[in-house]
Amino acid sequence: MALSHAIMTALLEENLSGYDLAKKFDMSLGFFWQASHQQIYQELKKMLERGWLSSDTVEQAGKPNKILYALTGDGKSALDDWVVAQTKARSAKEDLYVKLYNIGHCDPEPLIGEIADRQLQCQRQLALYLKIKERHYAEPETLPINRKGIYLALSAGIRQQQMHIDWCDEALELLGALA
Amino acid sequence: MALSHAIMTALLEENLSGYDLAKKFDMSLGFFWQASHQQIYQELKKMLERGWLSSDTVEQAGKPNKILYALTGDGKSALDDWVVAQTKARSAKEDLYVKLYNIGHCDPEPLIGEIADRQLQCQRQLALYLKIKERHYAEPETLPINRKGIYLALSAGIRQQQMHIDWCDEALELLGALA
DNA sequence: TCACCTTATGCAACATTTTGCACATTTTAT
DNA sequence: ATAAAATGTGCAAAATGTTGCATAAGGTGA
Repeated sequence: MALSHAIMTALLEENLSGYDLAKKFDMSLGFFWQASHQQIYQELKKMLERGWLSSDTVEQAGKPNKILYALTGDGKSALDDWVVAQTKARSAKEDLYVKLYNIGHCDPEPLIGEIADRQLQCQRQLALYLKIKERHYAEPETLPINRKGIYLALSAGIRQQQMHIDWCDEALELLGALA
Repeated sequence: MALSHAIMTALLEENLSGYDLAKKFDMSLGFFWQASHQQIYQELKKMLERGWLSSDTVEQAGKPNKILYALTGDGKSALDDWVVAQTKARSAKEDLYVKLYNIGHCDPEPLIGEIADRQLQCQRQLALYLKIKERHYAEPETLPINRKGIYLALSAGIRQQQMHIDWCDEALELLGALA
């Protein structure tokens, strides 16, 4: 029970369709919680039944109809309950680290390649985060409380990418990829 | 298809029972990939059917019998294939960051408390990692290749905890918990 | 014109993970 | 003595997530 809460979080500020949500999950919110459109549509149905959302079909000119979803009072309560409740940290589940245990038992080259690729991805992601920070969150102390929350999520993203890039440096050096 | 690979990784060095594996997943390997004993027993059965493992029932004096599992040739091949293959990075799925988006829409205190708790947990975990590093991986450059792999996983764990502790500091300060 | 992209929603099958329960024996602590 | 913890294996149900496919309309570029 967590995708539902991420969806409700996205609906706090504005009403969105499943398609809109899928896009949003590909961008900002999705930095910290990914979901496919199939999963989102399924979850939306369940949440309607549960009474956490209401829906409204909107006819559009020149485009398929879309279904806008809005948070109900029940939904907001459920969301508040979740935010306030302690959540246990979930395990990281990083393939790469498990693979490293195997490095003495098979060809290390592909693994080194994967680390290098991963580093590039992180650098790209980091550049994106930094651009967002610069444009919208340059002075976090002056932000209103809700934007401070979003800023902190962004900051966590930045730190994570930075950390991973540094680790990749260490790994590549230790494994002799730079020699 | 990934728990199976983590299990096979654990079986590279020695044959283990389901119970042994559950313990191992609670410690070293489990730092990067968690699994309950129920999940492990289920997976072991599937892997036997698939021919990736062989099993051997061992009678024990004063204890229940146990079933030792060993990696087969097929299993080792499957493992090698996985290590060499590119794995796409999975999403982090961190509840805490999603919750932060809600901080302007409900009472921030519990969330601040959760961040403080999280910081304590990270500090404890970090201390454990550092102890392991000190004792067994003090000089990474001199290690044989397979221990280098494990060291790098450990190093990633250390960096992760450290990063998270630093982020908690920033979060607590920005949210005025220290004021 | 034909192929492809965007907008928009959904089903079905499968794989994975979590949660709660059940069983059985032996050692350890109160 | 009695309870609890450790050793050991497992089932069943529910929640969650992934993959592949299906449908439909309109716009864009070669």
